Amino acid sequence: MNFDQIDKKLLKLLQSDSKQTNKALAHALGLSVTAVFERIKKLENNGVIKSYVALVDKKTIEKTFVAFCHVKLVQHSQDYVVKFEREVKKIEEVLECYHLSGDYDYLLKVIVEDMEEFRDFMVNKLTKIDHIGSTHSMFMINEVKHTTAITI
Amino acid sequence: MNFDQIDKKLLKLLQSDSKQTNKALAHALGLSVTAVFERIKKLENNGVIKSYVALVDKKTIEKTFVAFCHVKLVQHSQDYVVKFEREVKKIEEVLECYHLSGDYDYLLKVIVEDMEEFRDFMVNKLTKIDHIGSTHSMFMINEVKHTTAITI
DNA sequence: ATAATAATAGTTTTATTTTCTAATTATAAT
DNA sequence: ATTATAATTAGAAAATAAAACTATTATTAT
Repeated sequence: MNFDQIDKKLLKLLQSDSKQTNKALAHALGLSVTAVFERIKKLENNGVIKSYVALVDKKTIEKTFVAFCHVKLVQHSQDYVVKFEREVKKIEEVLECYHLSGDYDYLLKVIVEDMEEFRDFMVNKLTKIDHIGSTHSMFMINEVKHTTAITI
Repeated sequence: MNFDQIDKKLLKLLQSDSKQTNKALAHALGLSVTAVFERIKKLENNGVIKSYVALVDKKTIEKTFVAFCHVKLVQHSQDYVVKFEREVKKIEEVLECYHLSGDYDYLLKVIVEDMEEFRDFMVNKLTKIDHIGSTHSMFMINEVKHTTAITI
């Protein structure tokens, strides 16, 4: 679909706070409540807005230990790739997993409580997956920026 | 705050879909609408729920080129670190930035339309920041997993 | 046991979302 | 330019949900 400036502004507003009422959005955009309503429905129906979610503060739930794991497979056969990806998706500590170009095959973002839990994740979950050649982990010292809002 | 099983289940539900009505949540949790309402308000007031946002599908807005950039500073003085972090926060292509242990200082997740835009990002935005020693970029071939929902 | 506190259910009020209809604006074809 | 068509918008009404309030039931501490 093609976006006009109002759509872009609307998406920006909804990406920063989806609990705003249509009335508030209408005021911010200089439109009527119905016009806003229709635009939002269109964005939802076209799959532009995937979902609405609550974001939870890591610190308040004691999950402050964030690690990035590079993972290399022993081989790059279709079979190994499919299996690895299927298994890694199931691990709840893995919030993100990307297949990457470069020295390593995958980059995982892992979130746990502490180093002990991370050890458990590595020993009992990640490396339990077959065909992993090597891993290399880095630990987060500080989260400088983290947003889910993409600039349209 | 301390969470009981109901709070955990409620957070899980809200992290996957925050547009569910309290009635639907009440049904899923076996509580009254008011009880759900009060629990949500408590989670909001205690800062457990940071915000509610709309998630936008990258593919529908043509921002499918994702890169991870490792950045090393020339020095690690307080001054350089503060300046770098302040500037990198301003760059809209940078969705995430982490200060990391290990060989490189920072890991950035960058989202743009294509390689041309990435080049522009590198030349005119990232490396315009002072005190950057070296960078190393990897490109996303495939997004295997990406969730904002943390298991409580 | 009893008072104090917290959590929950039900009811009412308020606000918001959704639907409907009509009017306006933009787009394309003649 | 003018008409036809589609898309977008506004306003009103209906439906639904959120929020506030009151009463009741558990829980905890003394």
